[in-house]
Amino acid sequence: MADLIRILTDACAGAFEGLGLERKWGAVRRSDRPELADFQCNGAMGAAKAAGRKPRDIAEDVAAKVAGHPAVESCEVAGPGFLNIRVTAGILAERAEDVRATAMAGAEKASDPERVLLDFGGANVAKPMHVGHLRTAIIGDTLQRVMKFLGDDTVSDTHLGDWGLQMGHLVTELQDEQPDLSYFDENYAGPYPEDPLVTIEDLARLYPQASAKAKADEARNQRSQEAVAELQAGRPGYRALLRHFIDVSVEALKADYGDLNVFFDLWKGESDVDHLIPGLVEDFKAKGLARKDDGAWIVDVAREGENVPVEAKDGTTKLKNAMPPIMLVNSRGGTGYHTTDLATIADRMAMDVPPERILYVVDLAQSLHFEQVFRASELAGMMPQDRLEHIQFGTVNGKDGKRLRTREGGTFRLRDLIDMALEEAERKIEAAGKLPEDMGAVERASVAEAVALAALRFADLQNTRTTNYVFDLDRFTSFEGKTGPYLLYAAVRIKSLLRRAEEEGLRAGDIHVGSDTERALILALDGFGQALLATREKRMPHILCEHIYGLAQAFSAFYGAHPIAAEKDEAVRASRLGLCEAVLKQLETGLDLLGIRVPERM
RNA sequence: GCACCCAUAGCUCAGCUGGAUAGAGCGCUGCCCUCCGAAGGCAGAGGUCUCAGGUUCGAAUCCUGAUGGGUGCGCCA
Repeated sequence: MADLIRILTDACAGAFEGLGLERKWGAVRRSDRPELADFQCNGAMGAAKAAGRKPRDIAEDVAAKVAGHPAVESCEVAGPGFLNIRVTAGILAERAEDVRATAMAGAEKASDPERVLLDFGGANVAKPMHVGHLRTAIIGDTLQRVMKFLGDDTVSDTHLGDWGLQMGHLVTELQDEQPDLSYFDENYAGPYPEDPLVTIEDLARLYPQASAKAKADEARNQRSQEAVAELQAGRPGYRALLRHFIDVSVEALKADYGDLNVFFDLWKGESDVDHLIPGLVEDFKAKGLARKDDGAWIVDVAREGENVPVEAKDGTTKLKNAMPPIMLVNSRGGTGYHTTDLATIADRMAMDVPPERILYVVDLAQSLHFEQVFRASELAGMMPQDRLEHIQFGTVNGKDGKRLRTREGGTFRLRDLIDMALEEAERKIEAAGKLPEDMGAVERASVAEAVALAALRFADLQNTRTTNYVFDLDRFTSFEGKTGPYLLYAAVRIKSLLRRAEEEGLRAGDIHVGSDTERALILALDGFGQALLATREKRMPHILCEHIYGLAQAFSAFYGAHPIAAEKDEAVRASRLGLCEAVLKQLETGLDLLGIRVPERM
């Protein structure tokens, strides 16, 4: 069945329509004043303005019609024209049963499913992931879970940074260390070993080593660039090495992503689209979109009203609304990430089932880059700009309000951050001393992992995507307050309650609404579908977080207000147990969509 | 210089397709376990929604400007 918000919106919209007014005025939402009503509709005021009538009159007419709806107990006009709607106990009970019994825990599929490609992760081969990789992974993964749940046909691709100068550095540095390897012998035709001869530790050492040398020594840098050119040209030994580097890195990355409960359908990278670049460049030239400038091929993506020359105070000319061109091919004949990203779009459009939309979950510092790439894509007729979205997010900051760094001021490694979260979770669990006596070491470890995961993911996701947030591990891992561990506690407590009830032979039964807290709890359950649709539509996971947290709070209030398994009246007890089942169902479903695992006990 | 993101309680954040008394969490104060997990709940104190204009019957929400903070701007990706 539909959720109450939709049922009531339909009823109100129909009433407005019957008065010759637009359906849009019928939008219903949860009441701001729970003591007055369950739901409210404020459309009469707006409609009155548009129609030149008195808001109160319209409201009275709408209320009269809506009051007759079977789900509505009462519909009254208040103030200038607010509609206060109270629903029947019967429809609330039906909703709760629906949450308990249906696969989507009360939510429904989206009405406009799409084939969507989500591009997130963006880790680099040989470079360990840092905090900057945390948000793209968690937000991207959550969006893919929610969209898939709502019926979209999603494909996620991590878009590995496995091309460019860094690969040249790795190849040449390895050659310096082990010049006799067959990969470097130009006369050797293969085959090359299946097993990679390097480890992730080797890569983590080789890259910074080479990078430092290249910075200090231009000749060394040149060698890396030449190696890239040869790699690009397809030199077999180098290609084989590249394959090894990627394999080794991906294995390490999967371990980190696994700890964050993040998964990808595709592990493609920049190197997979390199072969498309020559054709792409030719296409841009053929369409007259590229022009030669300073030895490089550039593409102008500015529009009317941009790049307007303005004379500055000092007499120089500046550009207002500057929109720089993108560099398709640099003066040395190489290509940068604008070109690679365009080639990646081409590659994706060539899929068996091409995406109707591509979402790039990348930090907001890249917004200009994506604006340029999207415009170029549209100019070349590859994919229209309105089907390419930059899902941007803010930085993870330290308590000083600046980007999170290590105590020494260096880049914060993601691995270290995950380990810290795990240690802090273990410490908090130990300090609380609430785990069951009989719990073994293996289960204890898995509880700590679940707590750390919940802490990290919920802390990140509950913030509006576009803002920066302050990383405070002590707060995130706390069991008190608006945290992941609090949500785990709420869910585990219900599991424990239901488990004991079952042991005592107590059965859940038909749900009835008896009290205001029960009513509030079911109204909270009712909001799940709308929260998910809004999360999908706005690509904003914090909306789902708000819902889940509100549900956990509503349950805790219910739990504190009534005996459940201890209730003497059998029918009431059965109803409350049934309500617990419904809440647990939706909590677990919602937490799973946030990528949070719920232990059986903790 | 130009562009993007942001500014709400002491702190960390929701609310922003305009609507009735601006909500949470932490911290602070006071209650509630001889009934199911108190890692919980209930109640209270705490806000010129950065500032100044504008639109409107009505603005935290929309528009303009200022201030403050974060980020980026053709040969690294």
